[in-house]
Order: sequence, then C-alpha cells, then structure tokens
Amino acid sequence: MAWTLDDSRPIYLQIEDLIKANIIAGVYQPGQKLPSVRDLAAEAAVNPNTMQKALSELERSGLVYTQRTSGRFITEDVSKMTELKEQIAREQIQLFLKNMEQLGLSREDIRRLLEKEWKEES
Amino acid sequence: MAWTLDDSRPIYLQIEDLIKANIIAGVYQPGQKLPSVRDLAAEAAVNPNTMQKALSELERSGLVYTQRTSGRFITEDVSKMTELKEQIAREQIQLFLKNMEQLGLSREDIRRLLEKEWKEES
DNA sequence: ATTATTGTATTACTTTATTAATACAATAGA
DNA sequence: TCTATTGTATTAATAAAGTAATACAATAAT
Repeated sequence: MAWTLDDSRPIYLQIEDLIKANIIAGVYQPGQKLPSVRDLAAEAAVNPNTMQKALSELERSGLVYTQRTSGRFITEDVSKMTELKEQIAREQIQLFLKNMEQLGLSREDIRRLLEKEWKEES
Repeated sequence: MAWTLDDSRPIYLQIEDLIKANIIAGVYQPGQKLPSVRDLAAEAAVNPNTMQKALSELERSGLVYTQRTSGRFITEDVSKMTELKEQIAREQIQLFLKNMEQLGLSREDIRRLLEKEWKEES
C-alpha cells in the first residue's frame, strides 16, 4: 500500500480515504484481517492514535468492524458494501444536482454537459 | 435578504455562498452597488471583519469588484459571469465524475442513476 | 479644506481541530 | 494462569482557523 500523504488535509482523513478506496476497489477482501493499529501506523509512519482515529472513523461506514482483542476485519457482508456504495452514489448525485441547479442549469443542460465532458476525455 | 446563519460552517463562508447565489440568481443586478461592509455587517448581525472576509473572498471569483472609497459593485461584465458559471459547472462535473468512478460506476450507470433520481423527484 | 464614508491592515483573542504521549482494558494463545 | 497483542480512553500539547477590536488610509461629498 502506498501511503502517500501530504499536508493539504488532515492525515487521518487521507488515511481513511486511502483505506476506503482500497476496500471498495477490492484490494482488501471481505473478511480479511487488517494489520493492527500499531503495525499500520508504523507502515504509514504516523502516530498510532492518528491511525486509530482514521480506522474508527472508517468503522462508522460499516466497511470494517472490530473484535476487541483480535483485531479489525473487512466486513463479510457484501450486501452491506453494495448498500453503502449505493447510498454514497445517491448522496453524490443529489449534491451534484443541487449544485448544478443553483447555477441555473436545467436537466437538459446537465445531460448535454456530461456528454460533452465524456466526449472530450475519451 | 435572509441572513439565516448556523454554526455548522464558518460564518464568512455561509455569507459568501449566500451572496454568490444571489448574484448568480440575479437578485443583485450587474453594476449595482452593494451596501457598505459595515451596513451589510449590521444587517447580517456579524462583525464587520467577518463580512469583509466574506466579500474579499467573493472578490477573488471576479463577481464583484472594489472602488477604493466608493464601495463594492457587482461586475458589469456579463460575459465574465457566464464564464465563471461555466467554469464552476465544469469543475462540479469533473469532481462528480471522479467520485462516481472511484465507486466503480460506469458511464451507463451514471446516466441511469441520474434519470432515476429525476424520475423520483418530479 | 474638512468631514464623513469607504475599504483595508494589524493585532490579539478565542475556539476548534489535529496530533501525540501515555495509561488502561480485554482476551487470544501459549 | 500468564503474557503478549489487540483496541480504547484520557489527557495534554500544538497548530490552525475564525472572529473581533481597533487603528489606518483614501477619497467622494460638502
């Protein structure tokens, strides 16, 4: 795992995003045990508390869970992962539409701009 | 103008967004003079410096400009307004697409989800 | 020329967020 | 039972952000 951190945002947030992306991308498999807080912290060269914070935040998403003294695991509940993904997608969409509408753009405008963007980038 | 502020985000940002929205929505007309920093601050019941910060931030967008001792004005440059609007839209779209792709969603997925959202809300 | 009004700069206070040091608690494993 | 390993809680130190008090500077209006 490439722990490329900068100081543009809080470290714990960057870590949280990195791990989350890896889970969603399937780098970590369902049920897999994560390294311990201390090991992850050493690996990423951050204070253990910082890693702890990142992980406990991540936990709120339901992507990982804790077993008191055994460690942390990626959820085996694949449907929960799907659910979460859909929920995030819905939120993203609603936020996006709200922002675009505040700019005074119609649905047709939005469709047009999206297709234009896609045409340009590929 | 309804200065409904809460403490979920910095006051100066909320003010900036409110004014920006009003400009884009046409509540403030091109060339129109804004009330003075102190008057706006009184109206919104905030410290003048807070209003000053909101306005100077807003200025960076080019939507308003300052004449040293006369006050602040909405830009007459309508094309600048259009330009800005298009730029913001482009940024919003690119950010949105980046986020959706990180979730592993294809273009077709995105099209489908957007139409679904629209169908549901109207 | 004087004054009132404008935006701005400087400085300090306060609060919040972030990171770190350290101690605690639970239990798996030997 | 004992020990090493796990996550967690508490507290403190530091840094950053936000807000406010006050003084300054420029000029339009009189």
